[in-house]
Amino acid sequence: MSNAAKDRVRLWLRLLKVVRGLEQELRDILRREHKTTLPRFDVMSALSRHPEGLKMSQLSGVLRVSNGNVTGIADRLSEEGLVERIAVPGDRRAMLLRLTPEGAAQFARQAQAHEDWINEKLRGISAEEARAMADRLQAFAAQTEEKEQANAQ
Amino acid sequence: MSNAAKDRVRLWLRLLKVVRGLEQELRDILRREHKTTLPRFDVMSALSRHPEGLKMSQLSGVLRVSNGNVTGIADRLSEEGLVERIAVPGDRRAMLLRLTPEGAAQFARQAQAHEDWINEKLRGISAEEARAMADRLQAFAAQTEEKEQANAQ
DNA sequence: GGTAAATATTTCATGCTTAAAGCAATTAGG
DNA sequence: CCTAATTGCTTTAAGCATGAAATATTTACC
Repeated sequence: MSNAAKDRVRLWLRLLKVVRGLEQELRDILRREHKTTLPRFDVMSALSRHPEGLKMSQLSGVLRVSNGNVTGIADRLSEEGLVERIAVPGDRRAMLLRLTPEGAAQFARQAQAHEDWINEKLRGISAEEARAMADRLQAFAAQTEEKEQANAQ
Repeated sequence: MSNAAKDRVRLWLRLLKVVRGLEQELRDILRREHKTTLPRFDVMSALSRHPEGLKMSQLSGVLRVSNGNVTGIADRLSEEGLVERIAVPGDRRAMLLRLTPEGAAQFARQAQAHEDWINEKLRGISAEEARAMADRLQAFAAQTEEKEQANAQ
């Protein structure tokens, strides 16, 4: 294996380790301090960006998870009154999922805590540096998507 | 929220998105082309770095997962003859987990494919850039660990 | 209009993950 | 010694994740 290849593998392993560590800490905070989980947080976050609601299939598309997965999470959130399923007029197959007022209020608190937490975690990174890295990642993601689209043709 | 805070949040979300995307692709490859999963790959990877074997508790410590988690994965790998449980002389509670020759051979192929895949994925990143980013991440991780140790006292 | 294909969602089986409880063996402290 | 605490591991219950099968509805097309 070439040296460049070794360096890239090392980068990937470090990236995985750091992100997994942060993600684990986030899961702990959500569980201990907000009695919720990261998948639930992700669903509520997506719904909060679409106050009019999202169809189940749109939601699984946005989150890039399977259909069946969203069904289960929606079931549990719905039992707790944090989201509601609404019939779509003109299509009896589809359901719109939407935050309830209580769900929206609860998510607002969780989102604020999340932002405060990550801002504190990344305190050692300046605004400029953060922007530069985010742009670099954006470019990488865009390039990857291009390839996917090319492959799909 | 300050601008710096916004930039840090954005960086975190991008980081999560990119790493999750790559991880998902890796899971797909492991499933489709190697009939295995990322958790199994992680366990075998840890064992391959310790040919003499690891105690179950050491393994869960290295991988930073729960004890019960490793039990289940070890059960399934063991059924397929890829790892074996060995009694520890002098302590009848403990078990050493070790790759079988077949497990080691299979992992070697998977590890090579993994390296080739990530090297191709990160082709747009030069060796120098990869080293710089890896070092940056390393510094971040080290700084985080310091704080954890301080908190633990 | 009637059937075939496509779409939207749920259900199912399997595996990963955790925290907590349980069990067996070892170690500590009197 | 001998009991209590600790250690090492497994089991359990609940949630998350997938792909595939099942169900219901809508759309396409002849």
